[in-house]
Amino acid sequence: MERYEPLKIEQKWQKIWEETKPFKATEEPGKPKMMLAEMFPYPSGAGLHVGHVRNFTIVDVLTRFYTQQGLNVLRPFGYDTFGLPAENYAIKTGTAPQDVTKTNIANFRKQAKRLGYAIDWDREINTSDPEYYKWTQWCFLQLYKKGLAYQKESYQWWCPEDQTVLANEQVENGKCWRCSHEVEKKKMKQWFFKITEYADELLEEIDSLEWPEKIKTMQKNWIGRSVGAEIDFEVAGGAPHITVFTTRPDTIYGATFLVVAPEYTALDSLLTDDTREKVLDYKATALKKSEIERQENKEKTGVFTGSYAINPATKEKIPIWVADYVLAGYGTGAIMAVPAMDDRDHEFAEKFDLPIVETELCDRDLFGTPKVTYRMRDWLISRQRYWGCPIPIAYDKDGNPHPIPEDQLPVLIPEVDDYKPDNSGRSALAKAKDWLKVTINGEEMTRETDTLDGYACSSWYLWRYASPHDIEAAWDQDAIKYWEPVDYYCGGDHAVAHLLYIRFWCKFFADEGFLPFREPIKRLLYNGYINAPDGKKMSKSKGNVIDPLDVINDGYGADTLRTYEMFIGPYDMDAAWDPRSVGGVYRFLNRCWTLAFATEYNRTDKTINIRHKTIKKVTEDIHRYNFNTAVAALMEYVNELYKSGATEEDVIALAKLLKPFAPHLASEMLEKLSANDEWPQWDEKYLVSDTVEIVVQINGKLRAKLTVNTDDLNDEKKITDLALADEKVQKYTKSGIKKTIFVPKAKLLNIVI
RNA sequence: GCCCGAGUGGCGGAAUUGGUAUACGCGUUCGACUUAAAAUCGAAUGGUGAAAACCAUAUGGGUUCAAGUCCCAUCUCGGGCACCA
Repeated sequence: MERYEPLKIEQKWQKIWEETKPFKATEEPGKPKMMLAEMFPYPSGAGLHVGHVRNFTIVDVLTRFYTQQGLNVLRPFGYDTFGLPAENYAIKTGTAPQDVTKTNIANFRKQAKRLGYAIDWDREINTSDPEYYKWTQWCFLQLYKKGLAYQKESYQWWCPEDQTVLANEQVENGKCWRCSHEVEKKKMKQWFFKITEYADELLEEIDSLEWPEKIKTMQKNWIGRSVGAEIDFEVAGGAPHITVFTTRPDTIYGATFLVVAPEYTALDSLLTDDTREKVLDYKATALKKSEIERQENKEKTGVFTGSYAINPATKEKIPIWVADYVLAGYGTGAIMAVPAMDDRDHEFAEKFDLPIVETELCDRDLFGTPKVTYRMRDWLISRQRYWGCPIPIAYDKDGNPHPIPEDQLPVLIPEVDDYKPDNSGRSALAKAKDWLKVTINGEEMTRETDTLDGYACSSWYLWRYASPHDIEAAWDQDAIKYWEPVDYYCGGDHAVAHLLYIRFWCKFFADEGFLPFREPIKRLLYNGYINAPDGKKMSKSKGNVIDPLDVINDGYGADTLRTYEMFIGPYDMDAAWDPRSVGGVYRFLNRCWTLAFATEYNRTDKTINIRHKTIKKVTEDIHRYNFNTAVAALMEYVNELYKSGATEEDVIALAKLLKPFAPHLASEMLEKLSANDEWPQWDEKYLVSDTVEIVVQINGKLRAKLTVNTDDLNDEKKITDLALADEKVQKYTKSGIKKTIFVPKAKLLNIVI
């Protein structure tokens, strides 16, 4: 007898799909569309991992489900290729990041094809392809034109030894992670996107999204809208007044001192000859403190500036202190301290022996002007890295920035011999001396050497999918109108970063008339991680990584891998890999194969009820994203077909329902049965049987079961009489009954004694 | 510290609107087939108990005819934010 040979079947169908391109999507005006995408992967050298497979398979199940239901479906694919790993590899080996990326993409593509995904491969995109990043630069210029891409001086971590900016995570105990030199906070000019311009709309529209509550809450907290007031405090002795932000202007009578951040811009004007040295010392120490230190040790520190302010409510002179518990980047960088009301101010006052005055509340608008402040800061987008999208800007001889004209795009990444940053703290782009020179409108200029944060490249890629090879525009208006916004977007990361940035760009481009919608993603599925069998995170160093390609090549095949990852648990929860359960799913698919290829069919349709029940269950479960219970329903169905025998129709229905999960096997079954893959329908009339089981409870405890005609289900009296006549029930009802409650919907009768 | 989410057999998990707790899978045990093993097929499987029955959804209360599900308090785990005035 023939056996189920997944690798043979899968190779056959993958070849057919490669040649006939059944997943190629074209706009068909009038036909309902469905666009689905996963968060495109960063193609690492390690290849696909089981987390990718879970993510991509969720999208694939929905893609195939809606295709079988007759919708016009687009499911594209792409690669997020700029980033540190490729650059570090280049620094270490001298291999061009372009070449490493090419190799990794080829590997990812090959592996994705072995999983049988219903991808329109003609729409593949790659963010480091000049044809793509030309339009990333175009997007930047649109933001720049409207003043939403701008330069600003701000404090950054700086390593004087390596001459480079460091991210917070690259600073360990106040020292550079590479050279262990003490880092300092340095004022530097950097590029920002003005996301705060859209803070209110980003916040307001969250509630209208069909996204997980968890993500919506995280975004709301991230934006962090606070309603309060700004209040001016005059400074005794003539220094400029200090504006504070407070959410409690009504507590101003209790404000007994002011506190400014160490980075406060007008700090100098507050100092006296007696305090100057001490305050500047404090400032230097505070700026040196790493974020980690600051978070771990919240012991209040601070010094008196030497100046006093006038409380506009009490007219009293109150001291002005500097302390690092006040943050420069939030509000005005200065606060009025109300130690009687605020825990932090209280702690500070106790420690430095400052007055604490109980206060009556006053009218909120009496002394200040209403002001709304956000926790969210503008998005710092410049990176001193080689392997990123060059910022399309050049500087004239006076250092003023000028946009590169759109007809000179793309600004290509120059080739260099050494990818390491030089000691000017600039990226390796600065080493391409010829490339640096550019002529704009006849004027000699020098190019910007910073590149864009990778998140900029992924802030518009979903729109590129609509017309991926367009050379006239970033996206085609007709195509975008037909396909987008995205109906389903699936991923397990970037809850606030990417998912907020893409919303921001969407609103901006909608305002500019380039997009006909203001939210890019209708429904978001946020999938959980897959952990090692011991529940710990998979990692190379722990040696507990499961390679999906090993699972396939071990003989289980892609269909088992896919179906197992859908069966592993609720899609949005973390799950632990269980190699033995993989075997269970493989056995299930084997049984499906046997039903199609090695079974005599029943002539009489004894299984019509379970068939219709299963069709309904699987359909509704996929609509609810309950993929695990959909697979369980198919297993139950197969077990029943084994027991009762199957008709040809049973097996055709099985293959159709199985196809989203195990498309190769299902295609093979459908071919054998000469059937199409149209999604099956159920008929409610087959879901009711002639008789129905009634549960009889005594005081809520199951005591007996009755079988009655379905027609009698609404005859409460008949059922109650039947129940009371039951031998088991009578054991309990000798001393009489208080009342009965009959619930036809639950097929349940509760007798209270 | 604050904000989310979760806690159910030996294990992963099911229970969709308050209505038969433990679907489905793994594991285990027994049986069939086999010289044997694997594979496959079938049966059993929450705990205690001979049985009747009783006890079980993190813990303690409450609401209800009825609670895994709702309410209050507590504990544990996971995630996010973290001196945001």
